[in-house]
Amino acid sequence: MPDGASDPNPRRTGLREVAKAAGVSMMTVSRAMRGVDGVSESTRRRIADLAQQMGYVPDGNARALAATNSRLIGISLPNLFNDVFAGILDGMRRTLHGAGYSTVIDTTDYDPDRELDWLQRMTIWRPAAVVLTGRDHHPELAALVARAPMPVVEIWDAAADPIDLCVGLDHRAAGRDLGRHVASLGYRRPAFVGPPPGLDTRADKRVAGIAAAFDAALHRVATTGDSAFGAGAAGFARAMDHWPDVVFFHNDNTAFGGLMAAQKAGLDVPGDVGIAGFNALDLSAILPRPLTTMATPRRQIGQVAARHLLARLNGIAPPALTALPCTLVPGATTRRQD
Amino acid sequence: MPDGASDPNPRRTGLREVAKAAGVSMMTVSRAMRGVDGVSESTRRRIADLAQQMGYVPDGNARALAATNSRLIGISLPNLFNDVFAGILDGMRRTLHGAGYSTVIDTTDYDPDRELDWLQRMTIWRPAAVVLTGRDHHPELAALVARAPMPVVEIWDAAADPIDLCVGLDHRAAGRDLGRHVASLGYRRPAFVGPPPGLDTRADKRVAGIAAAFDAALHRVATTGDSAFGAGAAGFARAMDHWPDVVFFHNDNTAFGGLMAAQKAGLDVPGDVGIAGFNALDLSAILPRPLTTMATPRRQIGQVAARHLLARLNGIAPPALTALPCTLVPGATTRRQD
DNA sequence: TTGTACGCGTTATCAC
DNA sequence: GTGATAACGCGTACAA
Repeated sequence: MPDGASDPNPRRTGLREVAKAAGVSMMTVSRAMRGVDGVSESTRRRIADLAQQMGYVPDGNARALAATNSRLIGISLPNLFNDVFAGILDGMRRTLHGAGYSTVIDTTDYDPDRELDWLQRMTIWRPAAVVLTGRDHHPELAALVARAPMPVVEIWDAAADPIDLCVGLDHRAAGRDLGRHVASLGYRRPAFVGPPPGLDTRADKRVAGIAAAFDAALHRVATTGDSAFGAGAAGFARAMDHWPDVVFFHNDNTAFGGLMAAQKAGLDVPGDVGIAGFNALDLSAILPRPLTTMATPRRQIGQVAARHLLARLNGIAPPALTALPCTLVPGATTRRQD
Repeated sequence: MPDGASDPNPRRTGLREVAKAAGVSMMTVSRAMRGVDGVSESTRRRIADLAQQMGYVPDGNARALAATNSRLIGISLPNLFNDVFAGILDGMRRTLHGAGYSTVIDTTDYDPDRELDWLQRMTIWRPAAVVLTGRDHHPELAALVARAPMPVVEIWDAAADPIDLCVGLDHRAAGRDLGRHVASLGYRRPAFVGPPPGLDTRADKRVAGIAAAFDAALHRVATTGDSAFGAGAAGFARAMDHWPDVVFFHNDNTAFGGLMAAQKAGLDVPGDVGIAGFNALDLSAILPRPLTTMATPRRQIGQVAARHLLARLNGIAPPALTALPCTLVPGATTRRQD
């Protein structure tokens, strides 16, 4: 059998093969490939060319095993059907990937059990760090993290005493600022349409902030279903049973659903009722009447979180808690009352 | 130093520790944890309890290294700012995670170079399989896959001769069916608003299908910018320079942007001009006038792709090419012309 | 600047 | 049913 080319199981070319071809030891190749000091520029170039042409690909598993840490970062988000988390993720991933990390993503649908499950499975990969959404987790999560120490970044909700690092915004303050603006226009009977209390704790904080800006009680309507638009439309109809003069929504998409419901019901916005959203999603700006909303720095949150995390991984201590500012977008779905 | 509890670097409990505690060999623990044959039921239970209470977590890196394969699956998508890919991803991930696989996701922004880069980095982890979007890749991608043989699933675009497995829809047929419906209503001067030719090859196929349904030439307007809504609005304005009687859009979100632009321009839809979208996103159904569009089975594509992939990984040969059907949604943004 | 010895935590193989 | 041994591919520590 002289035909060596038809080897049925061609071992992938590893450090060993490259080393043999280059006539150096594996360590020299390893150093050259990683770009660490201790290799002459000439041999480094020679090895790099050879590795390239031999199709050498380092083995992340072996590397992680030997170095007892991997270049994998786990990210847990509630969902992806939402420009909010897609935006945060985008900001984060670009920075992380640029630094040579890969990201393992999962979604929880706001279920702490699923978050815990995911983290449990994630630890199998000995990730360099994990990113969690929000500050409210399963009771057992803290113990799990304590057993497998690694950097943890909690994003989106900036609140005191994070597990480790935290980058987000103050949802209560954001709700309060939006509420104050609307209240200052003369609205007196606010309602809120969004997820049921306890499901999305950030929404709960915003509701508390909005409520604090008004004298009258805020009537809260819980939505269900998986389409934000449909939920907003249905929620608006139910909210109107209580004759509010302004309806706040969980986000711009549900607010748009409400807007459509108002139109179908023959109600004028803002003539008959005011509407306010949250997040300043793309949709909100191109409406004939731009939505009154609060712009959230989603991509920036991702970028800052990633930068802080990289600093942390490089031994530099970033601030534990970072709250990024939001920007009020006055819009035209609310107007001065008299 | 009698205080053993304050070990500064407490090794994670591994097979070795559990084995010692159970008074058996590491191999027995390994077998017990994996659930393979060759361990008595009593010792298996004893070991499972012990591992649980000692907080043992298997090391995926070591496992992948020893078994020369990992339980990581790479997924490449154009972006996540779009319910289309979020839907496909959702359908896929649930199935894959249920089978014990983790997913590593990246987005390419329709750039074949970035797709190739990602795959290159991904192969570092020796993934069990990879999922790619579409059928058009970087010229060097085939060679890369050939060097690192693994199952490959191409999703979203069902076209002949896939690399390995393919699950999606026939974009040309979908465009043609939508075009025929609109043409049958009596429209004669179609326009299309979407990404520039060559960027999103699926969109190109749909355009070809739409064009084939009309006698007159289809005028194509290229959009730019990152907001689908804004792009649709701007594109619509430019499309109207050519006096079309119906404007097709890349998807429902851009179509909605066009709808808003029409409203601002004082044009009645469908009175003055017809509008058609694509994908039947949530948005399209709650508009006062539901959008004329084509419903695509996004979640189903993800589920079927995942199922076929799992079959493949278990040695069963699934069909190489699967095209899932789309459903026309007539809507009210087009109407019979006379 | 380069090389050697060893270990990272696990699984495959074969022996008992 | 269970155990001993040898990889898996690479990085750390130290020697040359």
